[in-house]
Amino acid sequence: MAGKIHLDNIDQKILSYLIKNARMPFLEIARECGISGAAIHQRVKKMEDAGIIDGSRLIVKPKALGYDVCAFVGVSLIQTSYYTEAVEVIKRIPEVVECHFVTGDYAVLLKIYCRDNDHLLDVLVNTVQKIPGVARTETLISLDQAFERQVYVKDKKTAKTSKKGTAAKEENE
Amino acid sequence: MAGKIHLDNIDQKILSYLIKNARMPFLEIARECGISGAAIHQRVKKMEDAGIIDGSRLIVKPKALGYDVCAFVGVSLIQTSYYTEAVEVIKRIPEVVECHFVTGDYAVLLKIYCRDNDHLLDVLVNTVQKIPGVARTETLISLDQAFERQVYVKDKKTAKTSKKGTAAKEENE
DNA sequence: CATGAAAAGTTATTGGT
DNA sequence: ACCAATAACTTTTCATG
Repeated sequence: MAGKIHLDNIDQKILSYLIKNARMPFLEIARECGISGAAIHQRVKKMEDAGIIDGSRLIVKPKALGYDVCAFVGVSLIQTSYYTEAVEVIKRIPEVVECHFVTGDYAVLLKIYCRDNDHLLDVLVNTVQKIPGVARTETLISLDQAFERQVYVKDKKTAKTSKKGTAAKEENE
Repeated sequence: MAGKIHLDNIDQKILSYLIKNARMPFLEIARECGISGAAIHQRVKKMEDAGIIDGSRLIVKPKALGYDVCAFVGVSLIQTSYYTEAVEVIKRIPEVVECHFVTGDYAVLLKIYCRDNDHLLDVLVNTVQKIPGVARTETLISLDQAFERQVYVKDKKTAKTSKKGTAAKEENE
């Protein structure tokens, strides 16, 4: 929604902070950027309205909730045309945290969290494989998730912490 | 880090709200749960200390930042033993947002965001395939990411919004 | 786009049950 | 584990440059 909006260095800096900590106070960001809190507020609102920012999430460690198994599941469909319908069903499977339509051997790639292998088996056999249009599945179990992060935003060090009115003068559109 | 902590219904309810909106005020959560803001604060802190909560993130739409291509890349290693070393290199590739050690044909599965196909090709050929230990790669391009979300937390409707001191009485450990 | 100032709201802390 | 009270801080809005 909403077309391209140009993000200047301050916008990028704001994002780079909030991507790491969504609860970082705007005033603290303001101090880092050398502009007022109200300006941060306006910029964040603008980025939300433009659809650049799509909310925020607390990150919970799946293992702490008892989800010890993470797997990627490639799902082949009888026909590609089943995709839209299948997605609606997949959305209702709580164990699935991600769903993609991909090129290659499968049509759909899922990321799934389960309590254990039995639970995974149950989800695969009794839920995924019963979705209309699903031909077969192939499962890759993640033995180690080395990291997970947001897309890269330039974290320019240009606008230094400055008491008054320095910085904030890079390339305002 | 820290062992198993039992999460009661209120803890789960707190998580279920913050997973959807990391900036939801604790006081608002408190009103929803029928307990005080201080109690929410204490519970969240406890869950942070226990390692259940692993920070928070602003969600930015990759397309809005000019990342139009999302791909999963299966990476085969000459020997599994290269994994640890490879991860250290992979971590420094900004386009990679996720990295897993997986069972099956590949050893490593990456999720990558790029500006366009040229950019993806560049990352694959000039970066990923030059990592020590990497034998070959197989790329699945995501043509549509239907959804992405956090792991499922029970969102019990038990503790209703109540002015005073109802609720908050489920199964406190 | 920016700002400062004011009002309203929130967070973090403390002391008590 | 909880609460109420408090002090410090933050968010949000608005008139203004």
